Amino acid sequence: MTTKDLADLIFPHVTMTVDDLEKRYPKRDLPIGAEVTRFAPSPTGFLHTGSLFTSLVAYKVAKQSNGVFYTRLEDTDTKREVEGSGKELLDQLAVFNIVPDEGYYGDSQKGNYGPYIQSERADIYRVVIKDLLIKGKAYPCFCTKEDLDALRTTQEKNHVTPGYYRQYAKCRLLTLEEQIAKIKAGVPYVIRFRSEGYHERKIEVNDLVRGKLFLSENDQDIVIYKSDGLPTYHFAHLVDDHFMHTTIVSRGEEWLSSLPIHLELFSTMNWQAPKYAHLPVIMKLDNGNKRKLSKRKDNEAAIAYFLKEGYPQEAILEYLYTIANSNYEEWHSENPNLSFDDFSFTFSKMSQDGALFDLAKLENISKELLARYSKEKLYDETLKYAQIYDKHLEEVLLKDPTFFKEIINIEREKENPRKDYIKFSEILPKNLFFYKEEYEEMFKKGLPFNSNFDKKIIYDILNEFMNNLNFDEVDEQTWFACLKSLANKHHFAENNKTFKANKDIYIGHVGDVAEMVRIALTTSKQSPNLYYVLKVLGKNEVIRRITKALEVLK
RNA sequence: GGCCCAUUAGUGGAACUGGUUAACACGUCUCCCUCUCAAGGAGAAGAAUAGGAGUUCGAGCCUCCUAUGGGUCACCA
Repeated sequence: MTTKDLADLIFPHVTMTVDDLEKRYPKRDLPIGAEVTRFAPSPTGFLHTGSLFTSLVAYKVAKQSNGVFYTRLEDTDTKREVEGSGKELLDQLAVFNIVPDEGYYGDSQKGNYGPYIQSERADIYRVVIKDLLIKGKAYPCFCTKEDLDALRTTQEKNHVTPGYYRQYAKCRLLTLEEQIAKIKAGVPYVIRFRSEGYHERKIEVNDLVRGKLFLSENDQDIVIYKSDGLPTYHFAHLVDDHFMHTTIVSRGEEWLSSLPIHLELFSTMNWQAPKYAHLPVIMKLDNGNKRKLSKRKDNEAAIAYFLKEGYPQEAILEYLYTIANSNYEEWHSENPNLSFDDFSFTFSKMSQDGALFDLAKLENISKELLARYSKEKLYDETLKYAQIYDKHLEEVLLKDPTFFKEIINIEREKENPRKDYIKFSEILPKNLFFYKEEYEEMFKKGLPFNSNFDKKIIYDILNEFMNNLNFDEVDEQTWFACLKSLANKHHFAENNKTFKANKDIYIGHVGDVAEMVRIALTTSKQSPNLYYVLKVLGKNEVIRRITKALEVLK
């Protein structure tokens, strides 16, 4: 009996060899320095903020080195798989312009190193497992869940490191004859890797983010082939990243502790391991405690949440860049006209500690960004948002694009533009009063005129204002001068200072007068610059609204 | 619990291979400007770099201990 007999018994139909696979997946023809990176999600749900972060980094690294960024679907956990989530993941990535050069696209695959869906790669994994079996580096394990639980319990009781390794690895000790007999008898089994490592021994590893690290060798005989015929993550990582020729594996830091497993796997196969970058996990403050962004508890964990809220995708990416590289913000303020595509990312400038998700920062970035959009761009982007998330908004936008653009263009497209909006969803609510029907609704709720002033005075001022409308003919300065003289005529000071100095002469100041007009036109005490509000509304509408207000004041 | 990683103001974080008053940005507060708001301008507060010890002429940076936080110990990824 030889290991070959065992291997043939387990995989009678596998005739291909590792060498055949090497030929099928030859080295990539890429310039020196080009990195091959990947994003390899599991189809278990929505796109997590942390996953977007990881994939952004992988994408960026590949792009800036003229390399290849590809995607791979890690669907070996059939139990946790969520129908359709693979496609959703890729679609959301595409929203951020993170589009793979090859790999899994959600509903199709493209590239010479496929298949890019792990469940379709079962025969590839089997070739490598058979090879390990023949080399005696893997063996079948017949332990049941109960056996393993019992093992763990005694290990815990005896205070030894729990796990399946060395003398605790019962099935590792089985003879070939015993293994073959059990398999022939139909006893269910998995295949384990035969580790040669010692936990007491340290290995030096290099992580792109963390630098030199000393980790214990792996000594666990980990499962590489599950009873359902699919590999575990560790093994799939070995095979896929080898044959797809990944040069940098960037993944969440939760993988750091299994790095020794991966390294042992690579060295057993005599394959060159990729470079690794273990990225910090994005955290959140919860009752004073830092913790990982949780899919269940935190809205911010799902990138879809931000999209739905109306944060522009650019802002989200930019925010992620600020936590990815500490020098990003500085670079950005020095190069205000460049986009983050021009930024060069470096692993060494990445923080090693999990950043807290900082909503205020995101809001600030978003606000700055939206303020710099031209009216055309803001309209287009808002429309895109509305088409997916807000039908009512969409109607409003499509019904009168010009009007909407006029509204949002108030004090935009200049050196210091207004910064009113942090997300698309805020635009309409902040400008409702411009729309006739909405104005009517708001009007019904009453006009909040300052009760310190006599209704009669307000009436007279508004009336006179309405009868002398000139905003169409004059510039802002002149118009405002007229408002001042109107104020003055009614014993309101021309500015706050003179009012404060002469409270006995004046009943108020021009600001109070402006407020009257503002309330009549917008039903609110706050609005953008009045002059422009008048312009956007137009003479007829202004007259109509003031007339309505006058009715109330009678 | 074992092992691994981390720890600089509320947040993100800078500080070259140890070298004087610990950047900057967001946030907070104050004042100015302004017809309100959003901005803009000026300024302020806020950290003896988790605590302790050691090495050194000198430590945020090196070493050790402690504390705290995070990760990981599956036929999940």
